Amino acid sequence: MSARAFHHGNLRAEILGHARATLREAGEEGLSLRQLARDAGVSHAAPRRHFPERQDLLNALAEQGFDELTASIAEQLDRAGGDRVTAFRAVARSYIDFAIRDGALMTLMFSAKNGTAAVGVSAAADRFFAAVGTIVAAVVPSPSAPAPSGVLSDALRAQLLLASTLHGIASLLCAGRLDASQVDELIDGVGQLFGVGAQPAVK
Amino acid sequence: MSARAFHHGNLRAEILGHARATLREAGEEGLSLRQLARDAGVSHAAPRRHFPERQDLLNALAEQGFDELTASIAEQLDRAGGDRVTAFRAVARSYIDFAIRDGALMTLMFSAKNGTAAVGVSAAADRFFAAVGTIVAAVVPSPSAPAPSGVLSDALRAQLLLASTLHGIASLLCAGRLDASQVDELIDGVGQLFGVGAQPAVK
DNA sequence: ACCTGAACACCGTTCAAGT
DNA sequence: ACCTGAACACCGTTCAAGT
Repeated sequence: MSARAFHHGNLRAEILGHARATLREAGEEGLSLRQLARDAGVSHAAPRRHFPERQDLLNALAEQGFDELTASIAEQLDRAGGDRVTAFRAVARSYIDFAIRDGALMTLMFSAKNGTAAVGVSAAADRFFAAVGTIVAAVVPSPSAPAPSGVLSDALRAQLLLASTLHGIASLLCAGRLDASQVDELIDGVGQLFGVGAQPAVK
Repeated sequence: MSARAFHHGNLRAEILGHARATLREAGEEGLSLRQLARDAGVSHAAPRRHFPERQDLLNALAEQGFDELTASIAEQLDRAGGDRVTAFRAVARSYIDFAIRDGALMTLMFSAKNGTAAVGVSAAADRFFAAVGTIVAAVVPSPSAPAPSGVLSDALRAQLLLASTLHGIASLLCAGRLDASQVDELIDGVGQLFGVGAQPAVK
């Protein structure tokens, strides 16, 4: 096969792979379609078949990130085998480790341009939040206090609050306003708040 | 005075003002030093005196944002006049309204490049988190459960958790994953979690 | 001290043309 | 279908020169 045909069929995957690495090393503003084309050994216009605009590349990265994160937290729930505290801790750890490992990707995933994400990203985000909802339902006991007269059910409120808290910890970690050494204790604190506290007997 | 002298002394402020507006309308990637120079009627190299690099402009915006947010939440605490529930709600509202109004600026404020912010931004962020600490101490009762053997004090843990939760709500709002109509109920939910719950008599 | 104008290297995007 | 090469408009950054 000719050198030119090498990328037939997998140029998209190769570009995405390089982009993911660049994102880790240089952040979003370090991503350049032209540079990625050079890395892949094709002309600067070749990626256009797969990513007509730069934003399309960012969307593909975000979508991939959501799917990875969704699979990761679902796997942690499965592995915990029914123990609520263990499951909660493992899921929370998984979420926050993702933010530590791929902070720039996380930022990309949650940076809706003009408040509206592309359809693919939005669908992947929906799958992610559905998974979070399932996990919260499986892990968190029904709230002790009844919900006020609002529009949200107790369950939905607990889901949104827990998701917000974990996401806040992840965001502040990415921003350098929290230290990784504080994470375990914060996760335990979140567990206590939501009634998934560590058993005193463990200590 | 000549047309050329018009900007003497306030070009920096004028650029910052335009930049703030552009940030609202077009996000960070809509900011261009050259465009801001055109808006101000100066040559493209003139802003360089005040912002040698583009990042210096972003830093100035972030610093200004932190100071505004700090002043805003401190003012809400003062106004509440000692009522914990009222104070908590007003502060939380103020924080989250800031995120709704200036989402792109909020993102900028919490986007540490390579994990380390510039000194000015870092100092402004420190002032902000100090204010948050003061407010949490004034508003949240001491935690009912004693802290485990970790390195964080009860008070610091409560402060970090509350800050994380509010920040998470703000972030998810910016990302379009929460709706503004859900905010009041979420704030009440946070209040209940942290023992600053609404009085049942109110309802 | 503050601003200008030209210059350089890089980028996203478009498009006619190749195979 | 997929890729190339030239082209256009825009950018950040630098620098010698003006007042």
